[in-house]
Amino acid sequence: MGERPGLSKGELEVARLLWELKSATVRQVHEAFPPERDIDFATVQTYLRRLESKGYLKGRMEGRTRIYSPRVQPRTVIRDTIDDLVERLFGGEALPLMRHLIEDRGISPDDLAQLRAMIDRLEEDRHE
Amino acid sequence: MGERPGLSKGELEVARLLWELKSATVRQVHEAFPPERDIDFATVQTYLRRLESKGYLKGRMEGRTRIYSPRVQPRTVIRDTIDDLVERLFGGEALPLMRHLIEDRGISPDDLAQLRAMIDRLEEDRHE
DNA sequence: AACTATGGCGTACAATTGTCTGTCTGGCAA
DNA sequence: TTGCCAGACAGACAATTGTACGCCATAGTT
Repeated sequence: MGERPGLSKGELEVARLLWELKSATVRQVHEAFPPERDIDFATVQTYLRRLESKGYLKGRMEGRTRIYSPRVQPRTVIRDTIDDLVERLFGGEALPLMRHLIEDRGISPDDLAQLRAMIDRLEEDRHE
Repeated sequence: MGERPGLSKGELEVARLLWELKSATVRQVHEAFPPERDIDFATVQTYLRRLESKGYLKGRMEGRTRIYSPRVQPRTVIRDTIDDLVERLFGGEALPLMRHLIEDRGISPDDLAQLRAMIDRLEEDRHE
């Protein structure tokens, strides 16, 4: 599709915050960072600028403040990112990744229940 | 622990192949790449050298050929990589990642069954 | 002996990434 | 007014990453 440049780790981080805020100024994104992630205002600004020039966000001026908002669906970016990771780290197979998530990284009982619900729902759909 | 530098995408790719081969020369790793991933022999060599200097691999000379083998468990690297990804892309929650894997990226019936088996096994363990 | 393939090693180098320093402008509080 | 703050915009810059060239040595071939 759009064949966009691909995002770095830092850019991803900022993109996620922006999706969460739906639409925001540089300052709002900067404040959305957890306090321990000590990142400079200008750095966030640079990331947003780059995200815009790569086509992931669009920015419009509101008075003299720039408001950024998403231009591509999170889902798209997530898919591409995960696909790439699965490819490089597991040779393209997703199951080992799930195994890791479930077995090696602890999963809470609550999440486990939700996970089970997810697959139940999916299997139901598959049988009509 | 060891506070190792962290791996780039390309390095991860090479590291994975090496884990798969257990132990290998530059050439063997190079040949392990799928044909469509057109990568230069020297590039692979550089990656291996860097992986060694970062402490992920160890290399020993066998005659005049260098044999690389893992120095850290795949699991460790995988954990760190996934943790980082989950942090940046999902704000630290793993469940959305699973949801993505199951719902947005298709999962085969076969994988689904295996996934279910994993969950069953885990739940059984939890109840002693 | 000359040639070729294999492999080590050092080095190069452009692009990308992560981080910031400046500089300018328009409002708002003192 | 007189500054100070918010924020835009431009550009700097070192580190990392991806990719590769070239030189040298040795072992096997002709």
